[in-house]
Amino acid sequence: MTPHAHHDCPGCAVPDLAFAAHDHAHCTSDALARADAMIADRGLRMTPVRRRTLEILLEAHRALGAYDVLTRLAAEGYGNQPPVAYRALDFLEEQGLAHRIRSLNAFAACMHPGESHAPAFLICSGCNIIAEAPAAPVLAALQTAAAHSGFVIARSNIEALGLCPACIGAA
Amino acid sequence: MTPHAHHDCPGCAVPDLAFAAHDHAHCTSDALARADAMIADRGLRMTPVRRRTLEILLEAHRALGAYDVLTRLAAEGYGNQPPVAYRALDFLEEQGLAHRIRSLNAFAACMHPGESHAPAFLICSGCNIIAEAPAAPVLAALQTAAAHSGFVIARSNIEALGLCPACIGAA
DNA sequence: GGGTAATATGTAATACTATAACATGTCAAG
DNA sequence: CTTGACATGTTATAGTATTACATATTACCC
Repeated sequence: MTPHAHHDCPGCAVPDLAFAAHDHAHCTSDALARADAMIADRGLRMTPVRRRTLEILLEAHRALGAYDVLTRLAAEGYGNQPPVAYRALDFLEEQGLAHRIRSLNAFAACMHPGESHAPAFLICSGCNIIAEAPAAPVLAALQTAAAHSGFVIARSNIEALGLCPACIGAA
Repeated sequence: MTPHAHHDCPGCAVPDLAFAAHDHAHCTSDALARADAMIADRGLRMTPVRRRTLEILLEAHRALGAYDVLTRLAAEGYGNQPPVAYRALDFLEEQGLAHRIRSLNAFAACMHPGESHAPAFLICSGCNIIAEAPAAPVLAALQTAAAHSGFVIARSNIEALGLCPACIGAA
């Protein structure tokens, strides 16, 4: 696989294709390479557990519970206690490489790492696939609403549950 | 206390005052009366557990965990097993009288019952107070973003963490 | 290289959150 | 006053997350 810019991955970069079937093998390897670089740039360590955790999330291409991740890690010789998974997941989230999906008590690899963003998640109730929608206008509206109360937003969590195009078609 | 329209409660109705100190005793009694009426209108039953659960949330004026609610209920002679609290809380949420705050694994009384709304929550990291911000523009932006992917939103959950005016002042 | 501080991992124990399943009780309609 | 629907009580268990402490690894400075 040749390296490629993230925006060249049609399945990952284009919102309209986020739900569509696509070969995401290169999304995964590309995302890992980018993650390595980003972490190195920050003087942090992309250790084996952390890297493998990210890889697991990327391969799954959907949200996984912390214990799902833990099971996979343990099967590969890493520790099999909850903190092993939670620490790796927390690290990835802090670095913007993964997101916590609170509606599902689950974690998903970030589809747009590097781009500073607090995304909006579209969670399909039919197939459990998750897409990150462009959230800039949503955030702007939220900022405006908060400012009215003198509230200053540090982080935000925007999740929508519904049906993806494929599941609408199936129904 | 005389009955009054909800919008007459300065502390509850005005977004800018949502974080401000205010006498919310009448918010509570008003909200309870409105809840009773609303439930009756729908041919449902506002039973003692349910009513008391709502009252507990209203009195707390902040988000409570299910087990916090359960402890209070048990102390008053209701059942002391988790389903007692969860059933009442789920009922209230379905009826739009309470909200689930997923970032906190907690529940809060709705500040604007009756008005059809999927609110945005402003959660103060300093004092844990929660306000409901007007979310119509936020929702509209979210709908637009979702529509781009052909995604149809059923429910949404919008939460912002940050600092309320009081806690900003204190810092 | 050896010592040291900072960081990361492994593990045990526990706390917290939530649901399934079933028995019992209550209420309204006919 | 019986029936059926709904609500509550209770037991048991499943699922999610954190604290605390021991060990190991890494980076850095001397």
